[in-house]
Amino acid sequence: ILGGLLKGMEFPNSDEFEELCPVCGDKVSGYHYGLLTCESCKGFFKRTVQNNKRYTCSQNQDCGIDKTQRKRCPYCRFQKCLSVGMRLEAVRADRMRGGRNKFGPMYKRDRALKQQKRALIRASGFKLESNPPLVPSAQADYPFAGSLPSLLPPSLAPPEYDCPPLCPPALGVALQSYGSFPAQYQYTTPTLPGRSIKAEHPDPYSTSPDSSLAYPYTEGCLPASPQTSPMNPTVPSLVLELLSCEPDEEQVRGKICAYLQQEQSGRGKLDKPRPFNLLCVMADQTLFSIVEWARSCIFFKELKVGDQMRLLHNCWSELLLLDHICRQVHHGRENSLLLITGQEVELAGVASESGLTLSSLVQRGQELSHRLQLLQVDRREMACLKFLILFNPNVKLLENQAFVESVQEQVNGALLEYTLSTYPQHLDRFSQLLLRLPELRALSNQAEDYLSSKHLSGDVPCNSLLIEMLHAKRATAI
DNA sequence: CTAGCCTTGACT
DNA sequence: AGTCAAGGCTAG
Repeated sequence: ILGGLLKGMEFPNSDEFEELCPVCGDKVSGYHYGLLTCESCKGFFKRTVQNNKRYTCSQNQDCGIDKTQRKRCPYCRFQKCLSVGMRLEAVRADRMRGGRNKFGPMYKRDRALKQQKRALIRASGFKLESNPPLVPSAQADYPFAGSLPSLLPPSLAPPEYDCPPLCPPALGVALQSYGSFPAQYQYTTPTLPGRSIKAEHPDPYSTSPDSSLAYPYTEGCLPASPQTSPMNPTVPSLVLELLSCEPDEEQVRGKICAYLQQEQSGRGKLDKPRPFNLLCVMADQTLFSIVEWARSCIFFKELKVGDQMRLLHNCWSELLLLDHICRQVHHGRENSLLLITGQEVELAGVASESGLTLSSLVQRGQELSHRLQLLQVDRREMACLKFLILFNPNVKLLENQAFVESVQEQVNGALLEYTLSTYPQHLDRFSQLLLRLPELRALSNQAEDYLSSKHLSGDVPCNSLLIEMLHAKRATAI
């Protein structure tokens, strides 16, 4: 495996040999008439279509076509051209030279997919050996095209928020550590969505929105944590890496419980804290632990504090919510909530004691938990989702947006590869997971709104990270 | 006819 | 100015 990795890194083009002409197996010279073919089949296809040639087969119309035999039966050669997907429409009736045609964007997507595929293979350290040299399905098989509507969650994202002019104190202090500039990252060019293509024929490849170009995941990181089981070759190293960033749940719980106890003993014995207040303090403390987690995370610690704050301001509520939901998924009980302190709260009680808004929020949270539970989302996937939420390249005014984008793509790729190899019977698992993100976002926004209204009516403790985060977002949101 | 190399020109 | 898939040209 290591050898393969090293090889893949030293000779990035070593897998170029996969690029064989799907018609005859000769060397590919580029995209021609819809797909990668060799120069001779390009010329043959052009001559045939331009001059409206009609051939006949002297055999049984099933002649094998390869580099040495391709001249023997033009009939079967042309049939093969058509069957592998060469496009008649790409031959110009007016013989206009130069320029680009409507296939341009398709070629671009295809390249992106191939690059991603290579990166995934390289990242996991194994090669696909199922392709015999003469099975030329290089472009016919898009391994991900069918099952994945998109590699990125649909961005029904609400308006993005900018960093407030003045950075609030608590988070800034919490983040006070200056990491080094990212040592290495691949700058990638995002493809432009929504290009209008004048197409007289529907484009079969445009069913999925553009995914961004992939990245090569290089081994610039820490070794995988030893606690993550025997080295399973099907688990991408990046996934193991992200998992190893996960905090120790018990430790976090202990810390928060200790804090709550201390706080409770600090106040008078007579004024028992209102349950909602307690929840706020709990959320606040959880937020601290989330920031602490982020700070020590691979990739995140490479960012400058400014960008760290922008990212956290953007997604704190989603992370908080995901943390809560993750706990419910593992708790696995329909009619009670498990709090971070380990306490259980009956849902019936929540419904009766809290207002309509809060109980509907809780209810929606339960629905989301339930969906993730049905998926049986595992800890590795959960770790990936956290990163996908944190590294949101849509956050405005990022100093190092390219890096954030690159991380997003790397984690996307790793998660995709992990789900495909670990749950091969569940092809749309990856998209099912990603589809939960917009739902999470929507719910967290509602929760923010709710918190905001409670804050205005003076029902939330003021000097908290929670409120700071809330303000940081609202300050610039119009 | 074949297939390698050349010229074009919209798009980046 | 560079890219790269169209069409063009021409030995073999």
